[in-house]
Amino acid sequence: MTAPIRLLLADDQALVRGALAALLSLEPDLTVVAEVGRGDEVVAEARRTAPEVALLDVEMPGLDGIAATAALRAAVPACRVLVVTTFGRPGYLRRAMEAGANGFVVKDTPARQLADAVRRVHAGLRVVDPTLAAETLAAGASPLTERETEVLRAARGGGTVADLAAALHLSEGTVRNHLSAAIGKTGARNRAAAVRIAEEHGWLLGD
Amino acid sequence: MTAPIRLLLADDQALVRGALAALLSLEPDLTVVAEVGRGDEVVAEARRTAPEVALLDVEMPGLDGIAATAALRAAVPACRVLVVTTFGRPGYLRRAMEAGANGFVVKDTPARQLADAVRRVHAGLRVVDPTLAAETLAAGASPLTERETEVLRAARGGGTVADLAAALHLSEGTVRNHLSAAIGKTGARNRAAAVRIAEEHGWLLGD
DNA sequence: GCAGACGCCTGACAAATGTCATGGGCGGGA
DNA sequence: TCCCGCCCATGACATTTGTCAGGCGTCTGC
Repeated sequence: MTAPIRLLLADDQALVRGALAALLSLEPDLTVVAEVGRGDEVVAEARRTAPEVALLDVEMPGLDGIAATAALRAAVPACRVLVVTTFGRPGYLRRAMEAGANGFVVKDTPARQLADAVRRVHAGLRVVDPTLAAETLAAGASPLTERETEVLRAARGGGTVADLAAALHLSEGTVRNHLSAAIGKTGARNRAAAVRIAEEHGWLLGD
Repeated sequence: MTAPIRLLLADDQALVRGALAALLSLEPDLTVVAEVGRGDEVVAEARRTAPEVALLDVEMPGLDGIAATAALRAAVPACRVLVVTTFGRPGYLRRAMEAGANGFVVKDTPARQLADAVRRVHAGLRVVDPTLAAETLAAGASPLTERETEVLRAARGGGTVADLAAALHLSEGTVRNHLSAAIGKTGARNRAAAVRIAEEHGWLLGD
């Protein structure tokens, strides 16, 4: 018989992490060799335990799952990455693939399909949620420029223009211009809506 | 031997739901008899399967976990409720307890403690995350009046004052007054920040 | 070399937002 | 009963926000 596939799990919610471990451990051909709760612990743990497939959540403290994917692929090329996320934001999929992920699954998918996704990724196949893939193609990349993204990201906290200007070392007028452009591009009617829309599209990732 | 404890799981994320089922099924004295993905399916499913303990997530489509708790306690009093949630919002705990929940656990807690929490709840004990309990006492109830809450909730979408006024059948001036009061009470500096703060405290719950 | 896109800034203007004072109606508690 | 808090509303005001038109420098690709 062949040895079971070695897995690393990364999810900030201990309960979910443990539950996924239980779920995957039911499969005789899978074994969980490492669990971490922070994105910035992924690489070190992968170096130590040499997993063959890593399941990474996107929402994690320290380092988000996309950045962790890139770091892991660079540091431990032998380890394939399956990104698992709560939100089917079209932008997440694109960013994850660009970062070198081998698969992308949303937490809405039935539990029994997860083990299969792991096996597929381990076998070198790409696994992508088909409905999400269509959305991504339709939605395209972010229309926002780097600066606009930055300003919008800073605006999430709900500060005034003066706050943003101070935080970003820009003039207030410039901040207003970038915000105005972002509002126009997102089709929103004000800053708050623009932030929400950009967030829903996954355009604000990667602090 | 005694019969295993019958469980109902409610969580909108199929993967998490399935994983929790796998985790809890590892315990010989527990058995999952029902799974639902929407808050408004909880009562019907509980009537059908007569679980002894229901694990309800707070974030669910149809009906949130708090409202589902109240409905379930009213419809099937024999079934105890353990609320499981992603966010340790102080307000959630208070609201859950008021709705008749027997326990409250955040998804950060270690996986192995979940089964114990289920057993405790089944035995008639109250289970509460201790750190969260302290926070709740410190934070107290929402300082917002009913109308202020309503207005703030409507403001989440990012509409203008005119939009909110139309949606709530109020004059624009009144909406502005309520918003101003909410901004003052939350200590925020504008509408967006007030919404964020109120949300983080769990003050905006209830559709 | 030049056009275009981007970033950065200015200044000005209209619109939206937040604040305040004020007043009337309603209900619950001292 | 009277007071207080909440709700609803008005009108006026200062501030903030969003928009527009410009100008300047840099980089990139034709």
